[in-house]
Formats: sequence, structure tokens, C-alpha cells
Amino acid sequence: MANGGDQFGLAERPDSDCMDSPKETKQEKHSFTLNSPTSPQTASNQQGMEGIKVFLHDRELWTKFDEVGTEMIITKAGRRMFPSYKVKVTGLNPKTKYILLMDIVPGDDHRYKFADNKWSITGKAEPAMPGRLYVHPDSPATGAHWSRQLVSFQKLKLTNNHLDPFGHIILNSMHKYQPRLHIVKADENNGFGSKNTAFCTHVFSETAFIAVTSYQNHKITQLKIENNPFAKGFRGSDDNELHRMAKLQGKDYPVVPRSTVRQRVCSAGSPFSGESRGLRASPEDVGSPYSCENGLNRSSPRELLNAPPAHYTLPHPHLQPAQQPQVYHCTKRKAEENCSSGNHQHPYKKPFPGGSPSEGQSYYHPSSYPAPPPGLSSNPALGLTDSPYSSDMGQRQACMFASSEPRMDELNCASWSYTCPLSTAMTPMEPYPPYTPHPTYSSSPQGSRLSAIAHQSPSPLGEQLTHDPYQNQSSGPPPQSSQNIHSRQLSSPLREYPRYTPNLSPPLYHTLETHTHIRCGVPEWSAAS
DNA sequence: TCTATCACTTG
DNA sequence: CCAAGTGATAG
Repeated sequence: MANGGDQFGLAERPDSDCMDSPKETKQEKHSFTLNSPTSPQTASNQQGMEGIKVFLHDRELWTKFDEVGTEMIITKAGRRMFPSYKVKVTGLNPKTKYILLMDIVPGDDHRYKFADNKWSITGKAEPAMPGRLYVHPDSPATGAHWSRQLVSFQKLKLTNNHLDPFGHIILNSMHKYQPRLHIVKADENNGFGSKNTAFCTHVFSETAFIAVTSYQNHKITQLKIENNPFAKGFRGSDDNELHRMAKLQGKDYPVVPRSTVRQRVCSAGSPFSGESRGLRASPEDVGSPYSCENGLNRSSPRELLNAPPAHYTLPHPHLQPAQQPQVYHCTKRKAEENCSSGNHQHPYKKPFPGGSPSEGQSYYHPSSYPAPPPGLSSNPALGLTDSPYSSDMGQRQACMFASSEPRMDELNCASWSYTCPLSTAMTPMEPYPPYTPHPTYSSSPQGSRLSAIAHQSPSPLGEQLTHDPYQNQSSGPPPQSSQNIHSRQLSSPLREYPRYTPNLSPPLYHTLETHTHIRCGVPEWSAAS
């Protein structure tokens, strides 16, 4: 019960770190503590990335959900995650600028169903949608800024709308996913433009979840109600609840509130976690420093998640989600190495066998979303304005850019492109981007900041970024530009889209694309101007 | 399964 | 009051 999760803000648990361990933590506050964090280990090199450590906030709460089998609601309009993804980052160079971003990759290539109080595989996963990246609104910001307080990704929203114009992360219902945090050095010296872009990726296996349009396991519902302040209205114990329900419903007098009933009824553990449960907490977590290997680590159930398809969604090639907090660091080469490695298969997870999902190539195409100028948000141009969404857009100002042309080629691995001014580079594309399996595109928020990062997987996938405009930026740096990282692309460019065509007129996205992996590498500035 | 709507909470 | 986010619920 207790934990209210985010709100507290404090507790942290160390989870992963990038490379070495410098210090451990700064503070942990009290609260739960976790036990074992992972140890840090690491390795690596990259300039300055080595001492970076990341602690998942409220890990204990995440673990509670994970043990049951975390479910996250996805809606057309976008739904926040709960628990919220918040981390404490230490080991950053105070003066260096970094971009923090998240992405959520498929945990495996299966489709799940919840029956008989447990999750089971029903079939193969759908193609994976465009992987989008959510760039923390404060990005880029100095290490001092990021270290000052918890870095919250609570504004990140999940949607099941493949044509989502807001830059929310698009997921498929009844599929398993693994959130990942990436820290990219954006300093001028090295950063964006240079070739050495260093970055590291952290994966907390306890944050893996199955996306759903409505909760399947009542235990999860109960945990959400108990811990999410916004759901407080559903807490009730006892009488109140009944009364309340009765009043509300009028209809059936509930003898017992459904929720209550359900809860009791189901007690089964989730399959999901079933297995893992115990594991997860283990200290073992420490995973290896590099991720790639990750396979290793525990076998927690999460592994399911882990399975990184390489192609699929993982943006970074190497990053496979591992269970542990792994850190992948990538630096240049390592990334690749890593990537390849890991894969184990667990019963659950399977690596994506060959097929990966679709790979087909369809990419979303990006149309251009006119980026709203920084202040503006919506673009009338799109026509969206009217739409219900439009308002949102405005508010959020999130924009996505897709590059129509991908020049992925050009961009290679880690190139960053600057896009900021949105306009510049974008191209509008067609009416609407159909959904594509893996496109890559990024969105940026208002125009500022980054647009994308890249990623990629070996396959054609790319990801998109979304920046959230919304948030705050406290110290945000001048928004200047956005940068994108790209990785090299392996495959083809994006652009094609398969079907759909749509009618929608949504906005356009620009994509920058990126595909491939980001390795670390070299970014280039591209376009800027 | 998914969508839209509802009453409720937080801030 | 409002905006926004929640789970519950009916369709």
C-alpha cells in the first residue's frame, strides 16, 4: 500500500548503472529499499558514461506489480503508465549535457491472452508498430540538472492508435513490452555532432508489462487502485465502497462491489510473473554490464520480455532488454557486439525467430507533421485541428517528425541530426501514415530539442521519438534543436508504407529515421540549420 | 476486444 | 471552479 508511488519521489533503488560504479547512490531515501540493486558493474568505456548509475524509483512498487504481472492500459487518447517510470541518475558529469529518453520495446514476439487467471501465449505477435522514443522534456540538460532530482517519465503516454498524432508510444494490446531508458551524451564536444556519441541503456526488468485495453487480472486493478492517487475514488474498503457502488449504480445493489469480488476471486498469480516472482528481486540483478549478454541474468519471467527481438523493436541493437538492469553501454562498437549476443531463449521468450515480425517493410511514413512552431501547437495545416485531438496536440505540442526521406544512409549510426526548427527538414508526406511496423520516426516536441534518436535495430525498424513538450523543463536548455541520432540503417529506408491509407488526415510526421542501431557512434549533424 | 462515458480524485 | 487522470461500466 503504500507506496504511493511516484509521489514520493524518493525512494530509489539502484538499478543499473552504466558502467562502473562510482558511487552508489546518492541517497536513497528511505523507503523501500531495495535490496539489491544491481550492482554495477560495468564496464565500459565511453567517455564519461562509465560512472553513470540509474536507480528505479519506487522499485518496490514496480516489483509488486511485476510479481502479479504488470498490465498497462493503452487507449486511443493515450494513457499514462502507473507506476510511473521515474529514475534517479548519478554519475553524470555535471557540466556535460545529456539527453534522457525512453522507448518501449517488445518483450517477445507473442500475443498473450488472460484466461483462467493467468497469462498464456496465444499466438504470434503482431508486427510491432513504429517504435517511438520519448525524449524527456528537459533534454538536453546538464548532468547537474538530471542529478538534482528524480527524472520522471510520468507524462509518457501509451496508445493503441497506430496513427497516433501526439507522439505517444504506440503499443499492441495483449503484447508484452519492456521499457528502456537511454542516456545519451549530448555535449557539444562529443555529442551531437560528433562521432563519438556515447550513450548507455538501462533496462529494469521489473518494469516490463503487458499492454491491455482493460485490465485482465484483478489483482492488478487492485494494486492500481491502492497505489494510484487518481484512482483513490475506487478504494474503499468496506462499507463505503458498497454504498458508493450502490449509489452509483443504482441498479444492482451490489452486494459486493465488483471490484471486491473480483479481487477476492482471483488470487491467482499471474503467469507472468509467476515465475519470476521470486526472482526478480534478487540481487542478482546485477546484470552484466553490457547488456548484450544479457541473457543472462536471471530467468525471471520477465524474460519474456526480454527477448529482444533484435530486429523488432529494439532500437538499439544491442540493447536487449534484459532483465536486469542492464546497462548497455554502448559505445561504439560495443553495441554491436552486444547485440548479437544475447539471446537466450527461455521458454517464454523466444527470440524472435526468424521472422520477426514483420518486418516488412512497411514503414510509416512519415508525413510531416508540421511542426508546430514552438509555441504553437497545432497545426492547422493538418487539419487536425478540429479533431479532438487537436487540442491535445496543441497542448502538448508534441510533434513527430518523420523523415521522409530517409537518409538513413547518411545518417549512420549514430548520427544526430538537428532538426529543430522543424520546418526545415520535414517533408510532409502523405496524408497519413499508415501504420507501419516499424518506422522510425521521431517526434519532437515543439520544436525544440531533439528529435530523434535513433535506433535501430537491425532490421528495419526504427523508432520514433517523442518528446514531450509538456513537461516542464526546468532547466531546460534552450531548445534548440533537436537532434537525432541515427544509427545506421541496415535496412531500408523507410518509406514505404503498405497499406492503409488513409483517410485520416492526421498530421504529418516527419521522420527522421533511423533505423538500425544506434550504436554509438557517430552522429552527425544533419540538417540543421 | 475495444470504445465511449461516468463518477471520482488530484492538483 | 477547472484540467487531467483513474478504474468501472455498458455498449
